[in-house]
Amino acid sequence: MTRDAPPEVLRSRLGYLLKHAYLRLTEESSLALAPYGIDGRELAVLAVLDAHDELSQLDAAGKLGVDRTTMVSLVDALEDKELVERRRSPRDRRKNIVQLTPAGQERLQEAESARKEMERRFLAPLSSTDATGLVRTLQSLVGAPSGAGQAPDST
Amino acid sequence: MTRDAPPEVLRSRLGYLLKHAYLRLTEESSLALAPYGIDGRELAVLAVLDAHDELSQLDAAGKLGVDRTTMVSLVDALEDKELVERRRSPRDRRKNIVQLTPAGQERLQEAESARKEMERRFLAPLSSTDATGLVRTLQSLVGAPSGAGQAPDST
DNA sequence: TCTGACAGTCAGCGTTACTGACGATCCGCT
DNA sequence: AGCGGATCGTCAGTAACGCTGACTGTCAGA
Repeated sequence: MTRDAPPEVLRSRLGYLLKHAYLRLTEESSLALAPYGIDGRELAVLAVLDAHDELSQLDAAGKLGVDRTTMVSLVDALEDKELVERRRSPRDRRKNIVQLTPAGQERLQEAESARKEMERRFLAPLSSTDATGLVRTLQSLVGAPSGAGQAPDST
Repeated sequence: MTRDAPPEVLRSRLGYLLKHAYLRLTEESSLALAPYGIDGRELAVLAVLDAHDELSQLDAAGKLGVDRTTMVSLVDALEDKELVERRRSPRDRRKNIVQLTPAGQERLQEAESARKEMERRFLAPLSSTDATGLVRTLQSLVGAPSGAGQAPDST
């Protein structure tokens, strides 16, 4: 790989910085999660399903910020691995309620530990002030629900 | 678009935050640059070519962190728009020296103004302390040439 | 019951970036 | 001078990702 140090002209461009920070994190993430047979997106799906009850595919897609057609293949993959189950909602039979299986619960816990450890390593070059500041700042840019800073991940 | 507010479980995940910050910036960027007929990546190419003399395609690809095969289509597109020119290096006839045309110079200046304005808007929800902190922090994560903080873009 | 809206699925497309192969060129060595 | 390995640009093919549009089944209101 032709991995030059980023030249002066690019080091001040937000697009370049965000893109490459994201790419590096993604790479670390897939390495860290490989032993668990899932990637970062799938882990996020598991986490969202675990945190909310009775989520339909569309609800989950909304929370994750992905398209509903993308959600189909995401759930397909997780169902193949027997980490989630689809079941028809009795209330509204158009909806697929997606639920973690016991194996999914377990895998979620293990992989979440690995993710947290990975993020800790990723942020290691920063002072702890800078690290929490980064997370807080990104939250206000992305979530932007105007206020209420949130600690990174105290676990 | 199903644009929910990011749920609690995701707001502390670095991957989610970086990805969505990047996506939002990309969207703003293409809007801001649309009048100039280029996108953010092409603008970065122009900026790199402007900042260094006699860059070959491979040199430029190295600075930008893209593959040399990607560089081909990037230069193709810019050459179609008559913003850059390929010319064979007399020293090493394997190399294509890529240079800005006068039109390319001009377009670069205009588009750079638009980009800076766009970034200013994008960071507007942050205090100026947080904004410069974000840039500085991302620089140490990405460039990580161990030290020497750099101001965002004083222009 | 009819009509419009909604949930899930699938096929197809465009983007992005890669791998692998190829021709042209360069350079070190004999 | 000429040979062989490396380098640069190019192109075809491929994979991941996410979208649009169409289709089926289901729901809810007139």
